[in-house]
Amino acid sequence: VAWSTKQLATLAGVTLRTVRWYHEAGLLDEPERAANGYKQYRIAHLVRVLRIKRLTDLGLTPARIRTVGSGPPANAFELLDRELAATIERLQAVRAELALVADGSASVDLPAGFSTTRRDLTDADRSLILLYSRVFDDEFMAQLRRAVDRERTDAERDFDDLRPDAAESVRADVAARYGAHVAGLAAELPALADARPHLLDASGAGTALIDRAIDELYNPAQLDVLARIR
Amino acid sequence: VAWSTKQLATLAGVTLRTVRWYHEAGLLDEPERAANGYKQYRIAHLVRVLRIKRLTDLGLTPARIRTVGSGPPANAFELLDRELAATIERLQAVRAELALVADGSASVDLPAGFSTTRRDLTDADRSLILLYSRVFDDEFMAQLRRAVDRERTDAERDFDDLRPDAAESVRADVAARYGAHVAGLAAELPALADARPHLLDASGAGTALIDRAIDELYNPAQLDVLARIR
DNA sequence: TTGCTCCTCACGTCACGTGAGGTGGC
DNA sequence: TTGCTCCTCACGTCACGTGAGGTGGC
Repeated sequence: VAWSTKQLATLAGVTLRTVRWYHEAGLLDEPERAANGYKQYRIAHLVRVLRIKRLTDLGLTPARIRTVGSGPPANAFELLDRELAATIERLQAVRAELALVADGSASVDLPAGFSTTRRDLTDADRSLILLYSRVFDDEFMAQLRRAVDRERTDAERDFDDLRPDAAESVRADVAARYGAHVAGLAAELPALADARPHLLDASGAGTALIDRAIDELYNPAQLDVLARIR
Repeated sequence: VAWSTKQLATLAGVTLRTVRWYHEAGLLDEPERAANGYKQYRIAHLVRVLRIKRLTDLGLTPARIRTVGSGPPANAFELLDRELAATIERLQAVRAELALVADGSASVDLPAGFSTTRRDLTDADRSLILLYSRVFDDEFMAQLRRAVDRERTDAERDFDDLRPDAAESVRADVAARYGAHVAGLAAELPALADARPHLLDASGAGTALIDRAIDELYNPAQLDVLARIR
């Protein structure tokens, strides 16, 4: 005339472990025991399990289900609804990002919004841009994005392809042409010319990081070219 | 010239523990150690952490981030996008339910869709309806919903309020009037008259459960009335 | 006796948070 | 010596899943 734990679970459409978890979580009273120690569940327990299940299906945690019993339940549902709305909004933003990634308007190797449709970036460029996003403000990043969004010039290509052991004459040539290219960009995009006002952290850690990154990411010939341009 | 774990974490905008977790999860190579055993992180590690962070912000799990490196990454993002769409849909359905609960068109004590705007239900009624939803199909529940959605009649009220020790004459009177009410409902809502075709499980477990629930939920006088009606 | 069910520990999951306890650097 | 940082265990979180090991019922 009474149900075992397994039977109760089956009737309620949950697992054995779930029923036991409801006991452990203090949501469900333990039933009486038969002489052999077997639990004896009755209608009231089944109804309770079904009610708990209804609430967990709505997304309430056990801790909240306990408070629903005590406090004004409307508040719990209002709070839950606001949280759901926020979660949905966040997931939709992620989906929008994923859509941009799918059609090439964004890349997972780069900060949000950076496109790679116009040019291939070297791994050094990708790394640097990611680091810039931790160091500089949105205005700087917006101007950088515009610079990245252009076709690559021959001067840039030569700089990217520069061999570590490039001869002095080659380095001088690349420095002249790449320097002119950088100067042209700087004239048009002032944040790239003077990045200091765009640092997120005024302590100097940002510039130190970028200097170091450049030092580790570019080869000796490229570093020499950059030094000549400065 | 190299960073400690704490410094790397700060530069990347994550916690110490997160960096260590990336090591444990096999996402991030361990750096070289100084003579004293301190870890020495460099630019490549920072870039790697920032890339991992970008992917986890998009909702990828470490297990998937590992496969993004190997397999075709587009698949991972497509899969993720489908999952996000499904999650959003589920959360929106929950919000719709919550809205119904908020305006009284549904109750958390009852199966989805049951309203309590037209009448107060006794606790026995609420319990029974919840149990019915585990035993009967949607057509039965739809007809039951229509029955519940009506104003309560005097006969129902008298049945609900029947005292356990009600006198014979009172029980006979309630049985006559409540029986007429039930007969009227049955004529209009055929599923309530003959529920057997609407059982989800043909084994007889369903009717046994309901019989037992009625036995535990109603008092002796009410059970006597129900017996007379049958 | 065999096969099935019941019971109670108790570890595993996931992405970390949070000490515990010991050592190095200034 | 003191205060700060670094290191490596290792337990806790949440809602259960999944055995392990022992007993009862037929």
